[in-house]
Amino acid sequence: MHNVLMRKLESFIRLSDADEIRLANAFRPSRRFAARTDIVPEGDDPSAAHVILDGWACRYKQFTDGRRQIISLLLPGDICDPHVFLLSRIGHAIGALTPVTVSRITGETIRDLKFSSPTLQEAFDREALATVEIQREWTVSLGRRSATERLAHLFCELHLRLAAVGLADASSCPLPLTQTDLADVLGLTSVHINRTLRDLRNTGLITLSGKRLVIEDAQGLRQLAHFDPTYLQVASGETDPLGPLHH
Amino acid sequence: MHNVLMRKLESFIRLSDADEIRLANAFRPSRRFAARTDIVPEGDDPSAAHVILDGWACRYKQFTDGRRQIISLLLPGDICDPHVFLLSRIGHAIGALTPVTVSRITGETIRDLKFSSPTLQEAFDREALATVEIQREWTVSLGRRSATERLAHLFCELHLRLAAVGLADASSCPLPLTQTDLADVLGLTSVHINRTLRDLRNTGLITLSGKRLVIEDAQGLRQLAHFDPTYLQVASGETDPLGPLHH
DNA sequence: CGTTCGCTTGATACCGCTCAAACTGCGTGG
DNA sequence: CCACGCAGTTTGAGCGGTATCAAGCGAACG
Repeated sequence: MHNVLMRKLESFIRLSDADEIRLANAFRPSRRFAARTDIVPEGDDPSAAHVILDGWACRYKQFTDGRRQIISLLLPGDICDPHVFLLSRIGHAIGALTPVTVSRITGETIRDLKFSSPTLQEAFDREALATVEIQREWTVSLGRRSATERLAHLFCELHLRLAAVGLADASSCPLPLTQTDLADVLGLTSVHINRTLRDLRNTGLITLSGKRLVIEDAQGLRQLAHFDPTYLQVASGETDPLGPLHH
Repeated sequence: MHNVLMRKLESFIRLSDADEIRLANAFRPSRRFAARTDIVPEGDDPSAAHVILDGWACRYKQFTDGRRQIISLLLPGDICDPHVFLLSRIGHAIGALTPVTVSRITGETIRDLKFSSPTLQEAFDREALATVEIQREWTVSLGRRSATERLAHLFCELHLRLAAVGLADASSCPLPLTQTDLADVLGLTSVHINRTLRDLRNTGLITLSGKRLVIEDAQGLRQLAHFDPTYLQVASGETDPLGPLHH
């Protein structure tokens, strides 16, 4: 078994065969969820971390008046809360945006893995750090970037994250989100997302059709977004399809 | 030596005397920084984690065109990036908002502490988790809360965080931020912060003068902000000055 | 084939921004 | 002790980016 989480951790630090086996044995049987269903409902009693093996999910918070904010996007290889077991209750939900396959690892097991192997510990720590860095960039986007900049920045981020786990090619990647989903990620309305997308298309930076994003002008998109790819490169290795020194 | 970081960790989990001593010995000599100076400049080579002992600091990102977003507020007891040593370069700066005293702990030392004591490991993990939860709530605020709601929510958060380290009383706490700082936290302009503050004052929810915030109607403020205090209570213990079940 | 969901576009409203000016408090130096 | 400067606060007027409301359209699907 050599799944997408391993691919992601390998992008941070080289794992020994022994560590790979240990990690492979940690996975509980995988489960499938239909699109638009909750993987972890709000207020759930959290026991294990979830690992996305296939499909896109999100962490989100919904207000009683209908407002929804997507707090983070969970792509294949992402670990959802390696520390949840420390919480008595979580205040937001995890939902599937597409059909999703997840496996689980108990908090106990993660703790054991980290104790038994410094390499695995470092791998998990780097993955956690990358997650935090993404969340920080979202804070910057929501606080100070315009609608166009936010969209451009998100596209740069997603392309890079997907490339790191082998799910993107040099200039395109899947984008299975509706415009409403994008709106709830970026703190905008779907109507405005629609118009902003049209602008990005008209300026020739991207094309977007059939759930696939094509980045026509990566340099231009990054410049527009003030995108600095280094924040995702917690890894020592090279995972940026554009290469270094290109922003 | 019994500093504010210990007080914070103790609020998560009871530490043994041995752990307290181990932790006390981990601190490097403290340093002072003047208000409005950088503790860690952008692009710095990060080696050690910083611990705020006194004063307020922030993590922020500044654009070349002048826009600034404060990514997180660092209060006494907060650890600034226990994992920085994994990064080769950080893409944002840490700045002092008031005069600040910080100590440092090397990444090596933190790693050793966590290996030597499961209790300390759990304490550090809980502190990290609380930090992430705060960042997530900021994402929700910036994405989907109105200016008034954002301000109200921030005040609730700060009061609770300060109470956890003994720096707030039942209905008031220090607030040494300028209106421009608040604007850069909440993704607004200082002019609009000023008007929103006036509204909050006029509705009798708060008073604010001389760098001190008084919460006149905690229930009303929380309701307005959709504030759910549980997200900060990674602890098993009780640190909410309003008590449980009050939201 | 009807229904639903997502996309697109138009008209209008409003929240928060920009620019500008005056006011306040406070530290500093003459 | 006063004059000054400066940083922060307050208020006004007008603008603009994004929201709201509404309608039509196409494709997927039961």
